[in-house]
Amino acid sequence: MSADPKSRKEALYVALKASVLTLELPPGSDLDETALSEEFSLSRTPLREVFRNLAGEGYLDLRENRGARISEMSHKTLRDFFLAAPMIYGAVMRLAAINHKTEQIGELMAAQERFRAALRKGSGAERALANTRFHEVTGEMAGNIYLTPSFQRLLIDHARISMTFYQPQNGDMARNVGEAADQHDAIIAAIQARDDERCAQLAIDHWNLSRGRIELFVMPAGLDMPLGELPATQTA
Amino acid sequence: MSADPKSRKEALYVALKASVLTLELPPGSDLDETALSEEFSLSRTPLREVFRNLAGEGYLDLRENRGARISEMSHKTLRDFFLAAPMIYGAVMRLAAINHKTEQIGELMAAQERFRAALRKGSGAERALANTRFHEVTGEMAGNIYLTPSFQRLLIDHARISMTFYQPQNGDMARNVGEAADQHDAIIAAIQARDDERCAQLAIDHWNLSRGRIELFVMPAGLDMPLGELPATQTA
DNA sequence: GCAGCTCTTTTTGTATACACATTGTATTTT
DNA sequence: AAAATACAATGTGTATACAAAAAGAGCTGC
Repeated sequence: MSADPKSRKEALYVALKASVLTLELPPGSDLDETALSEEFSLSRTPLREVFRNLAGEGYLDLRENRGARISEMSHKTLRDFFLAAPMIYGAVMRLAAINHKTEQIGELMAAQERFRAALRKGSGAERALANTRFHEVTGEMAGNIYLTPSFQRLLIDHARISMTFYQPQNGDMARNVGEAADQHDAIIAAIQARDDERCAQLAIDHWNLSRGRIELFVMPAGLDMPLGELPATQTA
Repeated sequence: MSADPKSRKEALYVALKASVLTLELPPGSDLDETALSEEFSLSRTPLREVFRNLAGEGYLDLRENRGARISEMSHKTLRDFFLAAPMIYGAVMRLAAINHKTEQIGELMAAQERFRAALRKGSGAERALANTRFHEVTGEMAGNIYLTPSFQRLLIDHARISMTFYQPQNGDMARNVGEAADQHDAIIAAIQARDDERCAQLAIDHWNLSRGRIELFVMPAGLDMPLGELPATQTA
């Protein structure tokens, strides 16, 4: 995927991130220091530093004297997510329109191309990673250091929730994701035009589409199950 | 202050946090691994792990091959802060009212007592730490894992901004801080009553008071200087 | 047969030694 | 004298060895 990283440490960091986002390492998984240290030819010291970095960003949970785990996705997580996401996403999109540097438009377009490519011929994991990257760039454009940490955490779990619920065989879903790609294009245009009002609206639309996709899966029969009664996504 | 910590590592962690919040270690300061490791009788390995934890929470910046620094407070920081704070604070307060566990009220009251004590006989640093703790508890009450990381970062810089601008000799300021304490009491009552609407309003009021205190210092003559033109607070 | 204990194994935490990068200084060169 | 370069000193990154804690296996007693 991404070219050769400048250090084995960086390689581990990138690999773990991707594994978390794509659910290759499911929430709650235990990480084996010794095994990973052999796999990446790193001693335990730098490896544990990577763990702490990732823990700080919300990818891992570190428990004293009891090793590292992939951060959990609980029932409550989903509720919290649905509450925080529209707020933060809206704010970030708006700020992206206002604050972005012109050079950054290129990065956003590159991310979008990668996303469209993943839609055509990629796996679900590739799609999720490309989509995450697209939104990550909007976060960089917004450039508000106080919003970024929450935004990043939302992106982590948004990717994981999407991976959980995405069913490529379902025709509705395929159309839905195609629509998401079109919205990305609209978002790029609105950001480039520095039209923050439109960006805020597109953020809402984009969120609603994503929300709909998740709800469609959670309540397939259309029966009206309140969010509080959702079945837990994983959890040991 | 707080009783004996269960490990030297924990002691270092707590001490550094406090030093950052009180500006005892000003933004941009370099941290000397060897010196701190002697001071806290810790080898460099666990010390650097603490650094990474603190970096993840926004207290420190880690630069490759170039040591750790206290995270910067720039010009742009203040702008970003003024934008994000009302939004996040409002959301957290509202959620605290809705989601808190009854046991947590005690913690909030304890924090508030400590705050009032600091107002009567404490230093500016004690006041800032107690105030930070009060709001930290509201964050715990809200209990939304997606909002918490941004909220925590706001609290760090709110403490530091307050420390920068607080002038105890100024009578206006003293009255202002007394008013803040009264607002805290109102917040406790509203949370306890689970009145989220009132909590949201109180969050706005509390924010406006704090904002006013900062602006009062930044533009003492009342001349209308736009925020974009503020002098940088620190920065080497 | 199962609860509780002890001893062993495995895993995590810390210290230390060494390798490597960066920075500042002195010397050389023009 | 100024610039460039080699060198020394300091400080950061990594590996490894050891200590401590948790988990697991096997034993004993009820």
